[in-house]
Amino acid sequence: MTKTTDATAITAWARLIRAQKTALEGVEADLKKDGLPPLVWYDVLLELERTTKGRLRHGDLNAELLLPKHNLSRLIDRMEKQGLVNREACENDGRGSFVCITAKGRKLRKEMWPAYEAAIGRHFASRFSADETKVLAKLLARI
Amino acid sequence: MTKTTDATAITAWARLIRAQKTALEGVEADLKKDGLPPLVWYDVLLELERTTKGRLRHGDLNAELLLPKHNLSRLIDRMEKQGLVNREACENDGRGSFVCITAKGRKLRKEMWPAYEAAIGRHFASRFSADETKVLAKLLARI
DNA sequence: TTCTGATTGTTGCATTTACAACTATATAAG
DNA sequence: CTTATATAGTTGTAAATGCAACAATCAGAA
Repeated sequence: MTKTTDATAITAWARLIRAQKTALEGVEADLKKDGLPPLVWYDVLLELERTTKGRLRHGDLNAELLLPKHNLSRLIDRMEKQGLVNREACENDGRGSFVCITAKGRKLRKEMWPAYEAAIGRHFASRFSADETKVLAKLLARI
Repeated sequence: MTKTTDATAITAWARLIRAQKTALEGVEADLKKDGLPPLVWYDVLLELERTTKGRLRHGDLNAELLLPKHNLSRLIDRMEKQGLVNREACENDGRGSFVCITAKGRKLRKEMWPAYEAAIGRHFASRFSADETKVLAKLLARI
């Protein structure tokens, strides 16, 4: 542990920022090229689908996605407008509401996956060996 | 190399997205807390300062920063309004223009650095050993 | 009960970003 | 020279994001 952050660390930082930006933009562009919605939509649908009831409290969804709450609120607005999710009142908490995935939402998530997986391959996974992805995953989990 | 992108790779991908987002938000928040402008401003100033003449063609700056051109155009507007950079006509190409760093711009970059360095330490570098940062830097360079 | 303070989610407004169309200049071909 | 095509950077407009204020509800204390 040196007093100041050392040069290698700064390099690693810069590369983290740049690598993620590059890869993410590539993936988003591929999705768009296929006429598919942005990645967050997939994330929302996936988190909902993972639950047994296909629904999550707004706040829990928030925690998963690392989005500011007001932002998620409007994202759900847009997705609801497309019929992918809908809101349900919360029985035991009058303030809150559930976000529920619809059949259409499940269908879209399923349709997005092949394109998404291929894009991850192209822009990210193809650059690394199996061991390397393991190392990356392990290290990045620290943040 | 498997036919489809394998599970470890997907995990690594998800962690890359999340780690960068978390760390970057942390650093941005720290800068803001200190009353400093966002990170891109630092990046612009640094790229300009690195050149011998303290100036770069709009397009070259673009290539360094990975920003869409229209976006950079307006970023420079804002920074120019703050007196950190200014535009100069390009002698041998009437279409183009240089972005030049001002004394005030150099001063700001210098002021930002300690806060930025400390933030990188807190949100990123402190999580890894020297060897680990080296590995990370090497792997992330592939993207 | 009633007051106080915390929590849940939404909304108004300003800033930033994205997309596409546009101006101006350059470069090359006929 | 004239036309066509490409390149550099800007701008209009719509969408998304961030921030702060807000209403509604809950939970606990007096």
